[in-house]
Amino acid sequence: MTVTIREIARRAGVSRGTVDRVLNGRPGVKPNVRDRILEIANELHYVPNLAAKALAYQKKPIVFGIVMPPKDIQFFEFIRSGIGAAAEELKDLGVRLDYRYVDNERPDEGAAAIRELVEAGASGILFSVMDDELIRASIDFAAERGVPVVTFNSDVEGSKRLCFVGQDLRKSGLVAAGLMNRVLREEAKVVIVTGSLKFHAHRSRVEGFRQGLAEGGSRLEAVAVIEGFDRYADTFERLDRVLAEHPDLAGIYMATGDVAACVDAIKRHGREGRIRVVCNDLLPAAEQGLRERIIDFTIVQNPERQGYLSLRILFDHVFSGKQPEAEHHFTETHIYIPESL
Amino acid sequence: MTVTIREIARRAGVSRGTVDRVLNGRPGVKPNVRDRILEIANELHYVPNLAAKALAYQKKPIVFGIVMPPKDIQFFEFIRSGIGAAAEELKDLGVRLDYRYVDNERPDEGAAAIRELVEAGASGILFSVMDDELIRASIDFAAERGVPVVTFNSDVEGSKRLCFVGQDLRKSGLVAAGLMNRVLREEAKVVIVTGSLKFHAHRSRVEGFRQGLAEGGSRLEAVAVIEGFDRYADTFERLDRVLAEHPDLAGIYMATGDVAACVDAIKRHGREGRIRVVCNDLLPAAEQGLRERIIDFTIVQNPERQGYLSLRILFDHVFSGKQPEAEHHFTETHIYIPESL
DNA sequence: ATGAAAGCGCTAACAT
DNA sequence: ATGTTAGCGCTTTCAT
Repeated sequence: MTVTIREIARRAGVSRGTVDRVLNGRPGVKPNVRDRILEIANELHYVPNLAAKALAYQKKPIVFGIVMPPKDIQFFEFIRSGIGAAAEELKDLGVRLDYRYVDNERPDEGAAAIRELVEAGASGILFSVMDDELIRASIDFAAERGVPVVTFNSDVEGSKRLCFVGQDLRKSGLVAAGLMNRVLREEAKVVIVTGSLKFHAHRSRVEGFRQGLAEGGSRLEAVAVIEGFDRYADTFERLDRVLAEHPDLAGIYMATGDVAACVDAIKRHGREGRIRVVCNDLLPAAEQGLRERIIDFTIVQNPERQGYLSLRILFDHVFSGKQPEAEHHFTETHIYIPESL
Repeated sequence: MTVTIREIARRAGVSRGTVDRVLNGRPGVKPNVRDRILEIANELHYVPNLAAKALAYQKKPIVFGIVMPPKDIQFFEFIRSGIGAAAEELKDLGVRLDYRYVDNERPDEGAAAIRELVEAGASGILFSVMDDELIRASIDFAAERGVPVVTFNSDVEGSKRLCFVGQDLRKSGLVAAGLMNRVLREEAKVVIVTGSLKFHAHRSRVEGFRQGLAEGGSRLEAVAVIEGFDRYADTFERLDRVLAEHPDLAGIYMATGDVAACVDAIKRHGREGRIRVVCNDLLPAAEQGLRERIIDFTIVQNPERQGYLSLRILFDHVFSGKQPEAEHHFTETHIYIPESL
């Protein structure tokens, strides 16, 4: 038979209400009674029944706050869709979402959003805004009030967040190098394009790629690292210059940056098909580049899954007290070619 | 407010019991009453509450039957693990599994298992045994008794199964060709290895690959299609011969077959690293081959996801009356290189 | 053919 | 500090 709260109450000689208090850490139970109940629960391997719990929560649904950049940022579309899928599954289990869109460049907004959500009684928060001291403080504030925060896509290291769900950036760089090594088997020159080396996140991919080039068997040489600042103009201009300087350039790794600019630069030099290109993500520009056979590979770390998982992890923690398996939860790295679209 | 059965009962001027009968297609309600209730339910967009339903089912849990080849078949490990993950999520929703392991070569066993499960009162069946007339009949038998059957991994075409969840074999062949085209950019010879061209499933990958070679820009020529019958000895021997005949062979596509045999044959001819190899799945031999840099790519269609999805789809259908979105539900095609392990 | 009521396991408001 | 009780929305048994 399945162990119920009622069975525990019977064995402990108390009422179900008391057991409920103990099991949910609510105050007002004598320590010795509490201990006895916990002992019995352990012994019987008590696991609360989700359906029952959910049903009881229908009156006052559990609310999770979601703090992320505004809707016009394409990449987050995918993540949101994953969150939506999880929310759909959890709807009947009494879960509601409260979205807060904040400017990624304004840490104060993100920090404020967390505080508001905590005040508003959220039971947990999904968070994705660029790292900052203000934000760290806000996350810790939430954590201390018993509101777990799961960061996704971009982490806030050193904060008291429950865990991080996102990409393994170094690995995606490593995989990119692996692909380059396979399509360019002779000695050859490649260039790396990133956003800004000042950002940890942007650097990680570059480092991963470099590591891949350093490993045995690679004959590739990175002739330059370009910072495109995620802007079309900068990316195009600098790539244009590198292409001019190196007529024998064999590969481009778009670690971060405007893919359309890369495609256009290659076209401008008439080098379509003669340069191997590896980029990241599957936004329209990358998809288009793949179909035109200008981009060879794009590396994706399932943003949908990122959204789905982060909500699921938060839910399992809040509802069933499950601890995340690791502090960093990486989504799988996948390689796409035009044929796999 | 959420629409409940009680609200519908109130509006229709009947009891909740009657509404329940109507909504679950149970007999014993006058047609005009039934119609009225259905109308109201529609109008109000009634959606049953999962948690409540699940809770009510705790007394007599819902049982899904699972018919698949015995545990010693490696590939099914992954699928089982996916089924397990879904089962874990559904456990508290009152779902139990009843596994039946049957010999994949003996259709009568598979057919009998379905009948047994239906007799035993299963509410749905997950099925993966090679296609056959006996099996088709059994699936239809189940369907007529209102027990939906979802086939996974290998389909039973033309049967009354609810839907199929599995790989898009043609696509995996197409992707394999895409990879070959990218790593071999000059004119070159490749060989295709499959199990037996008699099987539809084995042929599909080969056809996909051929299609990929036929597409614009490919300079590859398939010099042979080898049947290895999924046995080490046959695969090794025939590949050995081809390698001897074609000293300039540049690529091998292991559509189906013993990967270890392929690796060994290449080693025997000392052609490691000089032949590009694309295979399927991520069984130990493939993983080993990748790490040794003898296999360049392996194509995977997420067997875990296959298991997870098929159970989830069955559950959603039985519990919430949701129709599958399509008759064929393909899992995503993913490419692995050693760096992505 | 239909209604009434008990119960699934847990929570929360109200008593004591 | 602890017990009692009324739900949460649905199913099912027993009356009528």
